[in-house]
Amino acid sequence: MPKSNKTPTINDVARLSGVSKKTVSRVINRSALLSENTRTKVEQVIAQLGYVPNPQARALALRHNFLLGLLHDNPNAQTVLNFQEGVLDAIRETEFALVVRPVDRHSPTLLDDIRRFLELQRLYGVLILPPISEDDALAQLCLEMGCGYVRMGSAMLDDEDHIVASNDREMVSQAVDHLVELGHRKIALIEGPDGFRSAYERREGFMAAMQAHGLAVLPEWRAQGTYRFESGMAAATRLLEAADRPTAIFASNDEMAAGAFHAARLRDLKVPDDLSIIGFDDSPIAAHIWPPMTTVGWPVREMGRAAALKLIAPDDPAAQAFRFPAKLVKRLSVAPPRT
Amino acid sequence: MPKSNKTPTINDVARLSGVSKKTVSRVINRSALLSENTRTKVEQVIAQLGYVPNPQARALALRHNFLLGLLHDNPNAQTVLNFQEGVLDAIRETEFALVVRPVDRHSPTLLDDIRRFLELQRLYGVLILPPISEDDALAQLCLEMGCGYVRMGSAMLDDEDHIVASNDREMVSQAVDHLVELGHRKIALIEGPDGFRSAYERREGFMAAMQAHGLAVLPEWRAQGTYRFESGMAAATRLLEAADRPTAIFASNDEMAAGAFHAARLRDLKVPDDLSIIGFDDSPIAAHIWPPMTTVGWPVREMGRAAALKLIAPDDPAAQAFRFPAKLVKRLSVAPPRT
DNA sequence: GCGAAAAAGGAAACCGGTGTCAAAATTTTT
DNA sequence: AAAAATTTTGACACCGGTTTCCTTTTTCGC
Repeated sequence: MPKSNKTPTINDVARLSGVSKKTVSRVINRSALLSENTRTKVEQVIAQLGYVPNPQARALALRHNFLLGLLHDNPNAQTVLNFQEGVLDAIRETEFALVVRPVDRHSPTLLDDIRRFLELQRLYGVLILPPISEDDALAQLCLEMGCGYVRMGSAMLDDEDHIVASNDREMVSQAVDHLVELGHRKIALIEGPDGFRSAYERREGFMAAMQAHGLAVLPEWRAQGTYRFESGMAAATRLLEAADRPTAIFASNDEMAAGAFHAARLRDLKVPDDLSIIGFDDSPIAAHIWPPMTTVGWPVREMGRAAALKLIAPDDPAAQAFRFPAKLVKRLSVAPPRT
Repeated sequence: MPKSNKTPTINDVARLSGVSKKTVSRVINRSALLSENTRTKVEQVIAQLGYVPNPQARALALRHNFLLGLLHDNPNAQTVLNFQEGVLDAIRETEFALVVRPVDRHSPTLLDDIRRFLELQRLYGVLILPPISEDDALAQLCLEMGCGYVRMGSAMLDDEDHIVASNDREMVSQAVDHLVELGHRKIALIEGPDGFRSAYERREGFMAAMQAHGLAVLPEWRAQGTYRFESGMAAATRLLEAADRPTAIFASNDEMAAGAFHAARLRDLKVPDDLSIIGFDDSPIAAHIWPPMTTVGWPVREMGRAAALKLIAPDDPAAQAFRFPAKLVKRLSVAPPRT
């Protein structure tokens, strides 16, 4: 009998089932070279004892931990949290755990910090959220350190095994189509900051869609923001001062779009009657301002789940997905233009 | 010479400095029983090699990991993320890492799930966010499992070493004072759901403050919500139908307050001219709706830092704090009532 | 029924630290 | 100067798994 009231170890299992440690280890790891007979015998004892292998001991022997890391430097809390939930969906019944690591992408020692972190924690793999997911040097670092990684991105920054991507270009073009169908011709763009791939993708998607409809985009219908609320406000203010005022604005994210709402109100323009606005992200703010915002949403949680599965269970069917469809969430910030 | 290009182990350090493993271990752990002489010698070798103790090996030997856990089931993403940032502030230069565990407080197996989690990961300690921080059985469980814990709460749910608390009652009374000073007499309350300590504290604070001012709270000036946007809208709608309509509303959180904005708009009441609204939490939504919302904010990040320090460095002065002042963030949703 | 090949299982070392306890070195006491 | 007390250090087992390598058992062809 193993001493009770202590968590059972592999030794207890071995003793009780009359085999060696190694054999128990084989059962745990589903080694092929095992007779049905002993396997079931050991499995019974395991079940009876409620034995669970100690991850710390395995970590030591295997030279890697049963930890997934989440690297982010994200302005959007809801996205980060939804992604976390998705990862948890994937690892809930496993021995894995999720460690988070907010980083500062402007830090000059970013890469060194992350190297030290990976070295110390010996993570099984890391999940990298935008915008730092766009840093190829970081992916390279993971490779060097023998640490798996999956990036989340707004385009195919990497091969299928290393990315969960939305298709921002296509989604933006859906948004533009929607506006054009309603009769808008003068559509302005608030684009995101340089250096963000998502900003680039959304801008390109916007310009391509406008061109496809044969619509011009005057220079004064373009403004740039930082993805923050205030910058959206400032950008929209400029756009609304254009001699030929646009009837609709597409903003590269919801926060800036919310800023645009604000700017419109300051000029006594009613949304959507005088100005239609579409955002991007479907963050909580989109549903909670007035009027509720039409926006483009993407399945962050599913992406988190798939990303985690790519690392811990690459053969799972759900781990195969790498491109995720976003969808237009129609609410009340868009209407036909006044003629 | 240790084989280079491999991360050095304690053995390399021991060999190179001509002492035993155990002595190196003593240096690492700042054991008192060590001569200055050998200490500096070993420290030199450590620095030269860039040696860092392997947390996995220590975890195995010490029976606990160098991991802090964050348990939450939180409707407010920004709070969770800010708290995470605070924890990271505390552990950044240490060997600790933060593992997150979203849970479902309605799950019947909640406690068992958490027990298994603690058992498996052998965490050094856990940080528990509201509302599950209000569950005494959970704290009890941590104690049993030999796992440190710190709760975050809206009241002193536990002793100083185990809590970082805001003082919701007092803060609510500041909010009420503010309204009364401006001339409001008919102030309504949207309270949070039963079972949340914060809802209780805020309600009690509200009632006490009103009483202190000698103001009545008619039954039709009280409504209950679920802390969600829609519930706030519904609650406010009811309040605004009261025969004697209130001139101001205090909502127990920002989301519900935002719902109240919405409800006011539907009845063509202008905020703040026709109706003043104060929220609670200072979440991003408060700054991003129109008009920007006056609300009560608390220093979540600092609380996260202090909570982590209570576990990993209880002697740090910053770990002593347990009661955190919130403050009224005055924006534009409050004005004197129309007479 | 026998020998060879293949399958199954075990002993011992190892991963990189920490705990115990006794030995060695140093200091203090007599 | 020797004995006692104290401080400093090391040998070795241990945490709970995995890996290596070798032995035993089974299977199968002839």
